[in-house]
Amino acid sequence: MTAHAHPSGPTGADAVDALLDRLRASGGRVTPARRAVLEVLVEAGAEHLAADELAARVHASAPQVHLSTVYRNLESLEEAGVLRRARLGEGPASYHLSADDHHHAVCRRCGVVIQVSADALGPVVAALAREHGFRAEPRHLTIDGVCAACAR
Amino acid sequence: MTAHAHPSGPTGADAVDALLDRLRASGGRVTPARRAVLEVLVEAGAEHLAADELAARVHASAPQVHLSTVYRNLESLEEAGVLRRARLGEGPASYHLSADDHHHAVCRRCGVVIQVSADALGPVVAALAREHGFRAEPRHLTIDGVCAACAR
DNA sequence: CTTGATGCAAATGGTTTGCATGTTT
DNA sequence: AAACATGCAAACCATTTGCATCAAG
Repeated sequence: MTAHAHPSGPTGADAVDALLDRLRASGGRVTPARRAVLEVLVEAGAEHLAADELAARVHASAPQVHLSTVYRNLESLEEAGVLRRARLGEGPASYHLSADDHHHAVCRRCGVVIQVSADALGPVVAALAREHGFRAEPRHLTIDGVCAACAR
Repeated sequence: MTAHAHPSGPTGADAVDALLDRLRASGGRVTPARRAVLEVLVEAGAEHLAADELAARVHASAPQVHLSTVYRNLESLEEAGVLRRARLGEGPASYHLSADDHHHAVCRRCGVVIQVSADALGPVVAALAREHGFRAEPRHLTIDGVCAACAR
């Protein structure tokens, strides 16, 4: 049978399976806790989740999964290239799937967030390569500034 | 007399006084602890110092200055625009004078830090202004990547 | 003399770790 | 059966805070 009763539907379930494959390919094991973490992440889409928020959502379907397990899983999944950890400003780190990659420009006055494509950084990446041989792979930068509305 | 017995020489002492003036202008008070913190920072130049490393150097001349005071002073001085706090990769934040402004490219493998001039971000800043009217004033970006040595 | 700064100790918050046990391969 | 993952509690580390005292303006 192809129809599963997952709340996120067959597409979400398939996505989770694909990610678990990548985990396994990188030497990790597939466990219920890891599946649950990925389900939450797939469900969250581009939303940024802190570890404890993620754990809270995991607890909805798997209450026994400990926060420390979530941390360990996030670490393994990041090593497998499945997800990214971002340190946005202060407070806890946040996580999202590698598929939802992007950068941020944040207004210092009103806090509005503008998503910045990876392409926008092309010139900087090129300059670093040319001048320092540095292979930049910017993943999650936050650019500080003032938005159009607040600037006037 | 123009010759002072400061190890950093008259230029360093003048620099510290100028920075203290900015502090005072922004409503802060000038204290021995704050002077000591700035002396260390001026001496360090473009070097990145973590709070506890900074405290250790302050202790060379002022052993009674507490680490919590250093933290509070760093906060005040950042608010006065005198210095910048940067979160490079993992571990503690590091600090440097605003005069030594720059961004960072950090190697994900060996942790080496390459300083990137503010100019390098010109194209990105321009693109944000053109496309979103966003006035970017990037202060301490950290660009992730792999350095020349680790890439080979 | 008033307000802000300091030293200290103790609390905080996010994250990591040691260990005994359970699970995946 | 071997290697790895988990739950739990406890450790850890960078940073913050409450409070009584002190010093700068």
